[in-house]
Amino acid sequence: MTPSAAFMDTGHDHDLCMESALDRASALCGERGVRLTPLRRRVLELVWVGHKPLGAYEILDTLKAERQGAAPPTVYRALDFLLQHGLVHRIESLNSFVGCPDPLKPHGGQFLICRSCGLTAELNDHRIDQAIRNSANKAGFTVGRPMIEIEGLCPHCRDAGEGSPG
Amino acid sequence: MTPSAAFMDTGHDHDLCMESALDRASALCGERGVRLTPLRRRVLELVWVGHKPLGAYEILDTLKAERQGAAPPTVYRALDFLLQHGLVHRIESLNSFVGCPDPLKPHGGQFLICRSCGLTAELNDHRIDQAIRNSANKAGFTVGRPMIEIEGLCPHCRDAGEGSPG
DNA sequence: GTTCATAATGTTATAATATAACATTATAGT
DNA sequence: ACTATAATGTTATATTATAACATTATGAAC
Ligand SMILES: [Zn+2]
Ligand SMILES: [Zn+2]
Ligand SMILES: [Zn+2]
Ligand SMILES: [Zn+2]
Repeated sequence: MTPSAAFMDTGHDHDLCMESALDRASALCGERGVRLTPLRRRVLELVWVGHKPLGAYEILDTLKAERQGAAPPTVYRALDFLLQHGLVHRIESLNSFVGCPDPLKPHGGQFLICRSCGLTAELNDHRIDQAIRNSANKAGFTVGRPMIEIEGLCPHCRDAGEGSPG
Repeated sequence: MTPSAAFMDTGHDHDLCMESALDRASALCGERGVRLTPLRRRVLELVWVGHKPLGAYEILDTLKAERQGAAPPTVYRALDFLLQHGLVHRIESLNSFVGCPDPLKPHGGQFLICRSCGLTAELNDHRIDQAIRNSANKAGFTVGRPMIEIEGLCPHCRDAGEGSPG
């Protein structure tokens, strides 16, 4: 299973998952001649701690415990850098940030977001993209970044019946 | 041309466009036994002033000039009501609100948003929806509300060349 | 290795968006 | 009119994000 295929199995090797994400980030920055500084790397690491989007101030809380004088700009600047290089995505509906498993090619995000547990999976379905481009073209619209955020229930929470009763 | 088909022609009869939106809202609220109070109606009207999403505080600025003591809760409560009844959509990427031309059947929004002029068009393309559901189903995900926000250039701004140089 | 330009981060303050909590007023049914 | 409920008023505050300027770190030129 590739990292971007669907929801991460709860039993997947997340240490490896994170490590490879950081390695990819390091390689990408090297190729582009930009610096993955310790701060930026740490913020990326924090975003990758789970497959759940993290708010800027949640990241900040952790940074504050580690660095003297961490403040909002500390984290927002690191996030801006990571966003610019496609290393993280912003989840607009949650004002939160999540690591991108495939930063090399630019793309708007296609996200499945569990309303119960917060787990998020990134899709990259060409057919969704194609359907969007077809429809946009008909309207005479030039597509820039399509952003898709689908709220719902992940397999685990669906099976646990967290959707019907609540 | 139906209201939800694509970008409104700059020459369309927007007075009629707004009036019919308000009439539909009035009818919908009547059928549901809920009250489209003067405040709620006015907020809906303001949202419909253009086909550009409007921020809560922009709405508030106008309300303040009309009502004594309008405050953030004034507008957010009205917007909550309108959102609940599908009369407006929230554009997550802009923290803004736009009128829905088809409030009767519940749907996540499919929006084309011009980065140059701000004009927004709501699609309701079943094929996009279907592509999303197919992909989500493969991931074992139960779809709630799919939200699609596509940044790009509207026909007018594309023709004016507002995308290439900037 | 010193100098310099630039990039990155630190620091303080504030802007922009949104909600909590409680008081008051309007509405609709009895 | 009385009452329960819904809607709005009012004040305060929470949450998210950026502006502006000072300081420090980095890497290239000499
Ligand atoms: Zn993982
Ligand atoms: Zn991605
Ligand atoms: Zn119109
Ligand atoms: Zn709509």
